[in-house]
Amino acid sequence: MPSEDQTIEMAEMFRLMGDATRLRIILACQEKPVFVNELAARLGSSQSLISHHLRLLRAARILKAERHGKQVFYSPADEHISSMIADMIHHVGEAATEEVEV
Amino acid sequence: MPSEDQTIEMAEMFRLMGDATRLRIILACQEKPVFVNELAARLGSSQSLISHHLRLLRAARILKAERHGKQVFYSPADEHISSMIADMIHHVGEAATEEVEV
DNA sequence: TGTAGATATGAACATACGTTCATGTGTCTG
DNA sequence: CAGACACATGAACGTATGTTCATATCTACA
Repeated sequence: MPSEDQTIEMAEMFRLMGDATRLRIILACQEKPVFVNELAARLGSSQSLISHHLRLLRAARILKAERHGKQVFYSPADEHISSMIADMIHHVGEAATEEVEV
Repeated sequence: MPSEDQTIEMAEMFRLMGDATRLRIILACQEKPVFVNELAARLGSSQSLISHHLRLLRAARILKAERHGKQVFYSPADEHISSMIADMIHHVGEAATEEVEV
């Protein structure tokens, strides 16, 4: 059983991943670093909205930012994030498969 | 990359796990089935609040309910839920360890 | 240095969400 | 059947949250 602090930390992470727009941002950053305008274009959202969400994801150390010239590239903050996301995708995939099987 | 539907489904699951009270409920049900009043007592929340949250968790197939006499016991809806939660706990644990190491 | 491009921030707003209080529904037992 | 117990549901309310629009900051380059 996680400690009370860990529980709150987990909840906070889940909360941030619990918005479709933010989750799409996170997923888009999994394969390779992406810069802000590209995210906005891919997700069909305004640059402002993406930027607001990126701020939260940065603050929670879910994503990290790296500046290259005028552009800022975002990617998973560390291996745990990537691997947690990968696990989730895996589970969702399996659950979907089961539904087909049954 | 998960499909659009899977993404929304994931976000919905994360959203539900993203509230501290609900996450505590989920965690409490991991080891063995727990009934409502016991949950309320353990978490120090009102029975009504717990019940409202349980309804959402049931609807999302995160927890399942089983009636035994007057009491209703809750437990993880399936193995994927348990294993997803276990993964998360694992990652949070590892992240905490690293912070100590560094 | 000044202008354009890329991103960040602030204010404002509508909606969603968690919680409480009151009450309803279901189930065992005397 | 009545009463007590366990749980579920509904209405109401304050706050938090996602989004938009407007504007500020930062960087490169003419």
